[in-house]
Amino acid sequence: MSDPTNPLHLSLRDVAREAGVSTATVDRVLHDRPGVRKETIRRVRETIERIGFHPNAAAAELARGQSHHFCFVLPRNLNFFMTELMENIEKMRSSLGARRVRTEIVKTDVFDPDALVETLDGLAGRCDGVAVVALDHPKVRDAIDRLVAQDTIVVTLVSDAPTSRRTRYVGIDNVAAGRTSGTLLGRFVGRRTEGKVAVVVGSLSLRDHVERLFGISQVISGDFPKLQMLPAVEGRDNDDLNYELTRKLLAEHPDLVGLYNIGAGTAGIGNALSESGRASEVVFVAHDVTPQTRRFLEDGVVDAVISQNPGHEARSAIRVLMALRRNESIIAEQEQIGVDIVIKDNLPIG
Amino acid sequence: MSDPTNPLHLSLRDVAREAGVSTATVDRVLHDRPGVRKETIRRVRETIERIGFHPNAAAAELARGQSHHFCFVLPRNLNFFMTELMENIEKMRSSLGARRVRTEIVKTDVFDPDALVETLDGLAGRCDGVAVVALDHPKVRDAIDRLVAQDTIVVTLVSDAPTSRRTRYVGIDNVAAGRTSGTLLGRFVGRRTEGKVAVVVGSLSLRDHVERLFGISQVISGDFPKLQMLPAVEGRDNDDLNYELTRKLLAEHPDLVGLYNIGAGTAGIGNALSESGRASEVVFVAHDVTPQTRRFLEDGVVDAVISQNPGHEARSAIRVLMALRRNESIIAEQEQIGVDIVIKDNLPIG
DNA sequence: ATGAAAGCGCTAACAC
DNA sequence: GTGTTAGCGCTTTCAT
Repeated sequence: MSDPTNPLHLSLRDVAREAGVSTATVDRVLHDRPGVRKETIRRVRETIERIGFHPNAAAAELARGQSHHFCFVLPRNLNFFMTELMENIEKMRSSLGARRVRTEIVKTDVFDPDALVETLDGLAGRCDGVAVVALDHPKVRDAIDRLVAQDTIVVTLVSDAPTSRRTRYVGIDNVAAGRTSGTLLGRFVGRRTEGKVAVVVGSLSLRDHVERLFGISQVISGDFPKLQMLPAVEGRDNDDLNYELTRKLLAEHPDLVGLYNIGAGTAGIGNALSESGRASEVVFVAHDVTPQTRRFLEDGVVDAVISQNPGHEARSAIRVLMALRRNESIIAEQEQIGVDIVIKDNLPIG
Repeated sequence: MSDPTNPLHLSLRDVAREAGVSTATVDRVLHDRPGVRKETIRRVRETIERIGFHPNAAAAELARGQSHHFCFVLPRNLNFFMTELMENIEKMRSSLGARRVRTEIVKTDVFDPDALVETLDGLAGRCDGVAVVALDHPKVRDAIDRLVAQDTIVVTLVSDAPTSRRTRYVGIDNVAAGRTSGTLLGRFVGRRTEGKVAVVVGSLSLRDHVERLFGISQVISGDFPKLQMLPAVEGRDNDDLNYELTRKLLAEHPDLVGLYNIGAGTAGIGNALSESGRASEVVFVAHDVTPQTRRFLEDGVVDAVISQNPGHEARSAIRVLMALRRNESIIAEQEQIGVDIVIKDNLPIG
């Protein structure tokens, strides 16, 4: 498949020759660089159009010879989801190396604003781009803005700081996630059934948890008048604590028909529910596909899982950082992270 | 971010110098090409390892200077999904041009084995790779095998021909899709409710439709004993026909509680259901996110949509074809097309 | 079995 | 404003 008349094989030189200029000038026009007469620009553009020239990305990348260093700021205590995210970043190392991109993973306590700020400040000048699992807090926002001011590209990952100057957020819409859980839970319970719905959150000071809670509250109160939301309980994403909280909820509310775990620690809740013998009466919606939630789905303890694909998020973050650094365009649709609904029948293999 | 001691900037020459050989030899070792002594291979490998060399993908691509021509064989009559698929392929044209990849879209009657076979045969020698919306038919299978025998890479897209020698199938597991619909439909109807479930297929001679039917049948009969599946009716993916069929179903079965449209033509069914005034009593599950199904979801006529993302499928097909032609590795997880569940709350924007 | 050297198509520094 | 040219790091052909 190599053919000299093939338009795929046109080069800058062909354009230069046809337009009666040098390759340098074509290059200038191609990248809107200054120092070319309007008339020359027009002529070159016309030639490019006419002969159907497309610049070769590989040649440009090679000639530019630039490299990038991206830092991923992840929580120090990795839960299953974060571990997967990290493994996906690591898996890309070699293919990224071939593109002269180096990734570094920096762990910190993302739940402590001061620690996170210190980590972010320490990154200044050390890398071209940062993907950070953010905490929506004024101090963190300022630290992000400081990085951006120093010409570091920042994207927030999984958890956003919307008021900061981060260029982009790579993660799901958590209100939509909460609403989705609400509708599934309500529909699975059934419109004709009365009862209570309990929500377990990790912490009410985490933006994503609060947004999910907001989402489910909207839907339950708006669309399911026969269901009554109990006040959310905080389980700090901890299995043991969640276990106890769930036992208590089950004991205190014989009319409990729905359970939504907004954060991690699904094992604790699932075990308590399972042991109570009420797993089939209580609709349980949780987050993220993990070995635990897989088993619970298969056993009918968990009825649906809301998930965001860590592999997709890792790849998206990298693509976005690279595109931003290289002034390439972003395929919005591709980088849009969806709220995935997973039930036992559409569990991804693996 | 440019630093000579940076391991990202090591080149073949560095390896060659360190190992005391020429760059040509390093290249031979790198690609397991013949003509190098065992001992030399060992030494070069050791050096690569030791200094941590990673070949530069852009330089390799440029030096190889190869280009590819891929053909997409799509149905002549494009429904919304196929149109989206096609538009996504077209949208990638310019970025693919930069990578010396040309895509051609060939339309044919994919439902007529002979026409499809003729189209496929006509592609022999004309392109390096083919992505075909296949029909699972012996003649088509043979045509695919003929292409493969002539060194053309073939992937099936959206609709598979599993017995053929296609290298890969880019699309969803349709049995899983059917099962997913079954569980959602059954759960939305409610375990305590008795009634009938109707299924509309496009055609019982299409493998994907049959597989989806199989999936839902399994689940309904296995998990929802109070539901009774009616024999599937064929609506040829046609709105008008589906409209009439649905009116008839609704009239004949006052105890109809569930409706599953396996193919296209959801508008016809939705309109009939809507007009009957029974939309809120009958759970309706359909396929694919289209402007129609969006509206139906928002209006509560359709309760859930099972979907495969056409953009994802188009990109995946291209990535797979490119990787296969260039002997690059494939990220299995990334190319795995998921069965997406869409309800009104997690509708993607757009 | 191994090496020398000419590109691949673009970029950027420098010259005019 | 515009042109010249030396690379970027790999592949490939042709010597040896």
